[in-house]
Amino acid sequence: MNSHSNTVTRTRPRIKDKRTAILQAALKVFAEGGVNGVPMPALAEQAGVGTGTIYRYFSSKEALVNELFREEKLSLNRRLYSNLGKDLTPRESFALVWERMVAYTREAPASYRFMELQDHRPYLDEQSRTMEHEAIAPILDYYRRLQEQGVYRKDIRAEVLMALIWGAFVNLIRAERDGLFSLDQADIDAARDACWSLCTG
Amino acid sequence: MNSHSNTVTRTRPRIKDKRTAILQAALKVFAEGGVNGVPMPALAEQAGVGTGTIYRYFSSKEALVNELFREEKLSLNRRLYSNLGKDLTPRESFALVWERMVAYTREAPASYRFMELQDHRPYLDEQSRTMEHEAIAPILDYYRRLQEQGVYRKDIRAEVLMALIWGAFVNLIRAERDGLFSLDQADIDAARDACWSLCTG
DNA sequence: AATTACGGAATGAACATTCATTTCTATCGA
DNA sequence: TCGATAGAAATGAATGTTCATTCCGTAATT
Repeated sequence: MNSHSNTVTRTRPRIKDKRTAILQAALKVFAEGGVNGVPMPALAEQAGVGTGTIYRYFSSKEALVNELFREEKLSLNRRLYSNLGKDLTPRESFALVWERMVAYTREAPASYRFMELQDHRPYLDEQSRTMEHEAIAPILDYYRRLQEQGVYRKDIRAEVLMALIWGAFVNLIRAERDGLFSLDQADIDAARDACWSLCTG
Repeated sequence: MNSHSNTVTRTRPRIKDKRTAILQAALKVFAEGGVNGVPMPALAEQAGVGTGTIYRYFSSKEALVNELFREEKLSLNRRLYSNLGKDLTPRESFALVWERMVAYTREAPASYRFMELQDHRPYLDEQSRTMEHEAIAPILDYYRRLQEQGVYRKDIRAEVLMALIWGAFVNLIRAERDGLFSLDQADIDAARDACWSLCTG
């Protein structure tokens, strides 16, 4: 009779496309110019859509930033901590995570840069902050377990240890990005060993 | 010729006062709200002057931010590295600088916060960036000397070592500021020792 | 034909900066 | 000693600009 086919789910293929295009464009331009530095029309142009179209997929700039933050946070965590074989020694898994962190900064520089910029922090809503907390919890447990096993030094709380390591890594990458020096593999490995020393005393 | 006003003792007590008032107010409000988050009229109100008055002392918001940055940078460096007695062992002077850094975050929280926020970076001009470089140079030399003396590990370049330590410290303080935990003296001392381990291998 | 998606000019709010006006100050004639 | 006055300093409402968001005419889809 009519054109109603049973492939009804064909409803909106293009929606997903534009949504993704907007998010990817946002990642790129926010990483370069900061969230506050990029007007919505500029983002629209980069995404190849009209300004108004962005507001069909995201209710506001703030909502867009939050969705982007959550997607990238999940992606980062998946990338860092999945498939950490139990057959590795603590030192080996430390090295593996370190290597993955470096790979992330190299292979997804826009994503890393966006997360590193604290520029988006005032935009984050409750849900995003909760997710961030949840992402940290298992890592914290891992640090605690290593302390109990006598691998990591016990005279520091796990939270503090984590803050030190994370800060050291982030600032290392930032210094390179700022042009203070460039890192070769030997530097990266040596920095990893130094951070291991920090953890083990 | 003209009226003999050779009594040039044109003291300008008020000029210095207002300039200082503006800078101090700027430090406070920028530390709280970020440079981009604070309109000039709000800064003016905090300083107790009219909006236009600010522009009698600083040619633009950018110029104000730069002058503030330079003053605080100098103040911080003076505070951290002056009077480092030569009669201290490397470990003792490491501990002393660490203690001074912590004291700075406690006693001049607005100044520390302003410097820590990277919010002002896009405003910085050539002069400010040069000053920053010059401030780093002697510290870098100090690290190199300790490496030559065999105190610090030699398998890392001094720049890299410095980036790691500085990042660890800044992130430690930031985590506390963000409410992730609070630090007592034992935590601070343990973190210092862990960072020392990082340097010495 | 009806509905939904799209684009980009239009809107209004927020902001840095300016400028016409007022307030202060310190010198000087009486 | 006092009041007058010139010029510097201070002010905050007004200005022009930038930006997030909205709106409505057009195009695509059903």
